[in-house]
Amino acid sequence: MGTNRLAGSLVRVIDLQQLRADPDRVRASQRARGEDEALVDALLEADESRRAAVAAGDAVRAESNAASKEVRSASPDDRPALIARAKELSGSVKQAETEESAAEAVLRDAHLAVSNIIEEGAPPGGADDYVVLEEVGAKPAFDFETKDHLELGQLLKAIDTDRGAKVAGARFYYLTGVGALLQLGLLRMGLDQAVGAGFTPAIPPVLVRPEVMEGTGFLGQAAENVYHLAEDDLYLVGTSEAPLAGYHMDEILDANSLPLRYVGWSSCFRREAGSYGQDVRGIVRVHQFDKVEMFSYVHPDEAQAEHQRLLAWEREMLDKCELPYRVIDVAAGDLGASAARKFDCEAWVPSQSKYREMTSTSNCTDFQARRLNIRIREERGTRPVATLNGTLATTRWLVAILENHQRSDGSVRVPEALVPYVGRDVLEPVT
RNA sequence: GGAGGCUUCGCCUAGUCCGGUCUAUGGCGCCGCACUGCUAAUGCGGUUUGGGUUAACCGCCCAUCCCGGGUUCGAAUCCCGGAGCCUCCGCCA
Repeated sequence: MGTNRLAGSLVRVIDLQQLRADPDRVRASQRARGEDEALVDALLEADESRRAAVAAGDAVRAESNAASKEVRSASPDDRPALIARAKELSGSVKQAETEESAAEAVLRDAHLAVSNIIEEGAPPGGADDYVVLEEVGAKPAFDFETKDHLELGQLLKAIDTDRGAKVAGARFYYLTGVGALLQLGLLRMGLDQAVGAGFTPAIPPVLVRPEVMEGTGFLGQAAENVYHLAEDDLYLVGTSEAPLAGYHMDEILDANSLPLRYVGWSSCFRREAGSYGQDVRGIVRVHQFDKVEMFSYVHPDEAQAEHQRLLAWEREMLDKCELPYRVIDVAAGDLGASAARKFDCEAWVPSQSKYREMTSTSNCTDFQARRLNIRIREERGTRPVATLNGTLATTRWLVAILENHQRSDGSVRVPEALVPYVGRDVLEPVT
């Protein structure tokens, strides 16, 4: 299959016609994100320059094409003069094309610099300005001295961070014994739930090409958290969202086939640059973890409804794990470049007396689809699809499960729904 | 690591040797119309994508035969570089 590589094709991250019609909306979005709204004007200007350059190029090419055609049908006497003229025009074409490609490069960079347009209704502000939509379940009341997940994990011989550090360094760990069983069971339960809801299960590559990473929106401000294998120019994915978005790259999908829903199971890798000193204990923040992730391709008009569905499926998982949690509407300034809106579910972590992120669902609208060139055919031409993603389960969930379901003797009750997946109803300390 | 083959408009495919008439062939699929009591079958027509022009349409212009560069008045076609896929050999699981 022939593919249009991001670097070579004209990227249209934002619908230019829409932008020309209503630049203020995009400016307002940039402002809400705390990003530079002058980037919008730079984009408009780059668009103008490129259009002018292309129009000039088209005119010269038309002339040059006509001249070449004349050469073919000319009599031997006329030929030399016509060839000389055509040669001259050919030179002009080359010059015009140099200007065109320069203008296109500028436009491409201008495009890539602008983040997705914030969905109406997203809370204004930064990281601390999220809005709590709902709190679900009662926080556990313990009548004994509680342990944190690492102590519990060590008692159960489920988590071994010492040997993880010995072998791979800080923020690496081994899951052993019931720890390994618990994680596999949890992920499998998530996978089964999604499959039951009609998702296609997928175990994707965890190394992807630059254009997939770029197209998914991870090489912007998030780039420092991405592992790069320079030798092969491949990136280790931080989430299966990347390979699942790339799955339909450069394809025109049948509109009737939507929604296309995939549930990915993969290891995920994050450098965690800039988070030194945060969450250094245990497995809350690690370089490698496993995740089951939902990913949907839907018609753009369906995106908001799908977003709610993804959120509902996440909540179903949390309910089955019997975890107390809250749902937050993430503020505009705290959204990743690709997200127009994001809802997180945060479970209660007793040892920290805090809610911590367990799931995150983003509506990326057509942002990723434009970069990855994923379209549907409509009556009049093609149109980018909308993509959305949402977490079903991760290694971090073990933290919440161990801590919330611990008992005074250091054993941990397995939530009922998980019992068949883990093969036991209690995790017992190993002496 | 070494050698060879391949990549064409949704899918398959002709064309590439020997440059212009390729404004890209045919089939499948899809869309429309006709015919039939409905469906099927059949017949006719349409169907790459992006940009520009237009209020919109029709039409027209430009680009597009994996990507980039080169040769040439002119490149799907010739040359160079790159990517991807496949096969075989070697090496290692």
